[in-house]
Amino acid sequence: MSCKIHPETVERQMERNWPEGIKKTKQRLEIYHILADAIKPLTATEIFEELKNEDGSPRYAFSTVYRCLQTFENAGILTKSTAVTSENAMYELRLAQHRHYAICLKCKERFPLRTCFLGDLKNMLPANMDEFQITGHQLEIYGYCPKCNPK
Amino acid sequence: MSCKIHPETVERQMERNWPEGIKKTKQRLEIYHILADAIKPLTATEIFEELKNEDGSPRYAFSTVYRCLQTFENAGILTKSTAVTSENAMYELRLAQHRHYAICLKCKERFPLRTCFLGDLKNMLPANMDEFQITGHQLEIYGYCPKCNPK
DNA sequence: ACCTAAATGCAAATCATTTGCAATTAAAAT
DNA sequence: ATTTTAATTGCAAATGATTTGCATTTAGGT
Repeated sequence: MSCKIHPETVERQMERNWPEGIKKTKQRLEIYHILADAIKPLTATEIFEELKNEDGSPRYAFSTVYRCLQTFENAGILTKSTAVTSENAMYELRLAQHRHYAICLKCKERFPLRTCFLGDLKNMLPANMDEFQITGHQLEIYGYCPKCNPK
Repeated sequence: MSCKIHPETVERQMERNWPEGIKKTKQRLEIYHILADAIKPLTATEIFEELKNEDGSPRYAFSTVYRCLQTFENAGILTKSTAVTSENAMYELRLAQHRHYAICLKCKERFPLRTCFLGDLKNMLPANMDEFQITGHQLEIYGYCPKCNPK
């Protein structure tokens, strides 16, 4: 579907990742692969588009895409988020690495940040909140990229 | 509308903040006050509810709320954002201080973080992106608050 | 008080996302 | 390999947030 240098890696990663008791339907497998190949979080619509035939006819139902994403999310292998720059939700596999982006408000391009250096999130918690159990976080920088920089 | 210790402060702040060439209609003034009194970002629906009469009948049109928020946003006095924990957009006045939150995934409560210590956002930009003009950022921690902490 | 562009209200349109239900299918049991 | 059954899909309709067109109203300058 896309050019990967080591295609078998995705397969193995999927084997490792695949949640208990979730049937491997062709719809889900394809969606997993699209997410695994993605270099940025995708919207449900983008995934739906990817799944279309060459002639543009949809191969699967839109609701199937949404339900699949929900299933993956509940199973904990996928992260759903919403960005300042797009109303709609975006989805990405929850893999070892973890990325944040600088997003251009004009061209909407996403530039991955150097690192997720927020190891000391705990320190940012308000007083008396030491018991707050952190399960995730989201960081996003926005502005104008070199190309779109106004004036 | 709500109990403020120094009500005149809001008026002065508004006077200072009010954007050039934007008419002061009663709808806009009320919405501004609701936002100014809010201790957390509000959704358009929450604002719309605030604006209702005691008997629950809406005082203004929903579209007016949205258009007003858009106007404020374009004028740069308001920030729109979307949180992981709510599909819909949230709005807050862009004042001197700047808050981020730890959000409980269960009860949806928002706990303001200690500080916005991200002075060195620049350092997080990828290589060759020094030209990226940062205009804003969003940070959000989520998990389970002490009360909702499972097990 | 008048004028005019800007703002509002209303209802209909749009767009992302969800849901109900009948038909299909993966994979467990035979 | 076939049967069985609960899980999954497709479709079309429902929902909910947000936007838009257009006729009516209004703020703020004259």
